[in-house]
Amino acid sequence: MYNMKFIEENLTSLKEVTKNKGVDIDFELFTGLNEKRKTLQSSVDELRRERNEKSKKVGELKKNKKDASKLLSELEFLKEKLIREEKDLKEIQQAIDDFISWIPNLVHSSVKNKPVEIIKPTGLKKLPSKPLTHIELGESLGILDFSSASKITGSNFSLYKGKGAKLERALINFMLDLHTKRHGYTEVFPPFLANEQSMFNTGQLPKMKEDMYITDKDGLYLNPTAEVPLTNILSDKVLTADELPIKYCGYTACFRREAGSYGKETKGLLRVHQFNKVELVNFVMPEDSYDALERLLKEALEVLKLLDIPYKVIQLPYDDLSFASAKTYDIEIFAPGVDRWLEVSSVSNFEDFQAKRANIRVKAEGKTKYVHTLNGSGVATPRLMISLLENYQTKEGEIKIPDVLVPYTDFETIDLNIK
RNA sequence: GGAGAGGUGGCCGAGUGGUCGAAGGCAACCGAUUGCUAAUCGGUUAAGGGGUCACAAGCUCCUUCCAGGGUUCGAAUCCCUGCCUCUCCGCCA
Repeated sequence: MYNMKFIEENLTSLKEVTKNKGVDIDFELFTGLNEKRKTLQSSVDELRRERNEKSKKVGELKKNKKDASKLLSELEFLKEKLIREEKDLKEIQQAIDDFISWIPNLVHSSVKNKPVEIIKPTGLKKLPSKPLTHIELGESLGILDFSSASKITGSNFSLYKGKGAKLERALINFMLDLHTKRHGYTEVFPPFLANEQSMFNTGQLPKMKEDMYITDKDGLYLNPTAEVPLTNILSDKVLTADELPIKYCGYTACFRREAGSYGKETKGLLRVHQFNKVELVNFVMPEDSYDALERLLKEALEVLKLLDIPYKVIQLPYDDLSFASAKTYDIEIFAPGVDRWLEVSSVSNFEDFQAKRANIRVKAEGKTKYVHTLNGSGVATPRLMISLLENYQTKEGEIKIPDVLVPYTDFETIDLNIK
């Protein structure tokens, strides 16, 4: 986590970024509070010094069988005062820590105030004049069953059936194989739940608390992205420079409450509370992180190129960046049925923001510093499924499976006869 | 779920009330030396927060031996609670 020194040194830019990222905090209040903290700290330190010194003398006196009662009564008085001041100090420190926990990451200088299209729409297909939506396709082909899902759980959950279920599994396996075999990732299959500290470390907490599912007995959070478990694998570690970069790739189900979403934004698979995602996480030397960001983007795009899905890439403006991100690219893919561009991947450099919170360091040339962390979806499946179904539909309303997926699905089409 | 053992610095590991921020080893860094890779010798190496000061170096003080409470003039060391790890038993996909 940031410390007050860093905050005071970067006050102007932190104030700006805090406003841009939609957090409202009173910096003056806390820089003032920090002054109080310093005064109190000095006073407490002085009292402790006195206590330590006198306690030591008591030890010596007792050892030599001399009377220590005068010192002891002084110490009694000291102790009372110390306990009072320590309590005050703790309260102030707690308030300051809470305040710091709400300060988002700084933004990289290359980030603009409006979205920038980094890669123009690529790979758009010719389709029937009125392409069907994934909902129409999925229900008529019997591969998507939203009413069962809502009966079992509630609205905005999904259920894949038959070839739909297999296709979903095929997508996950295809992506994991791609990243592990071609991009040098270590595959990880992590827990789907994580504790509060882990959620804090990657920056989900405190800001996104309302969007998370929490188990009431154990206080565990259902992870909203595999970024959380994958990044926390290395929390509290000191790495050596030759171990870097470390590249983890993992599949998890992701859970998001999506409070406040409704209507056509959430139709079908557009926005669901539980979805599957393959995630890429990188730990790199600080000086390498922006090269790594570009590389990570390419790795994620490879999924779409191989599947031949139309995509474009947007560099997010600063007021769209997540709490922890310094720079983010969003990959969007086109879904002709719903006629929309859908975000399937967010590729971000967090610089040392998560590393500071999670305490992930590297020792190089005798010095210890924080690593930089990055992540990218590689990619999320529901929207990939939407785009795949809608782009690969035939004029008969059936689905032709992309060639690269056939080894994973064991079928080449999803047609109307088979349930 | 029941019974026991344990959690110490980058890593391993000693330490049961004051002389312990912590022996020893490993690793790393700096220097010396050796005609190669390497070996040997000497030194250095935790983090955070104050003060002094140039937001430097240096000096100095405080805190930190899983976390939180407690006992005590004084706690890594004693007590309580929690978390985690290991062993045994039970239960279970």
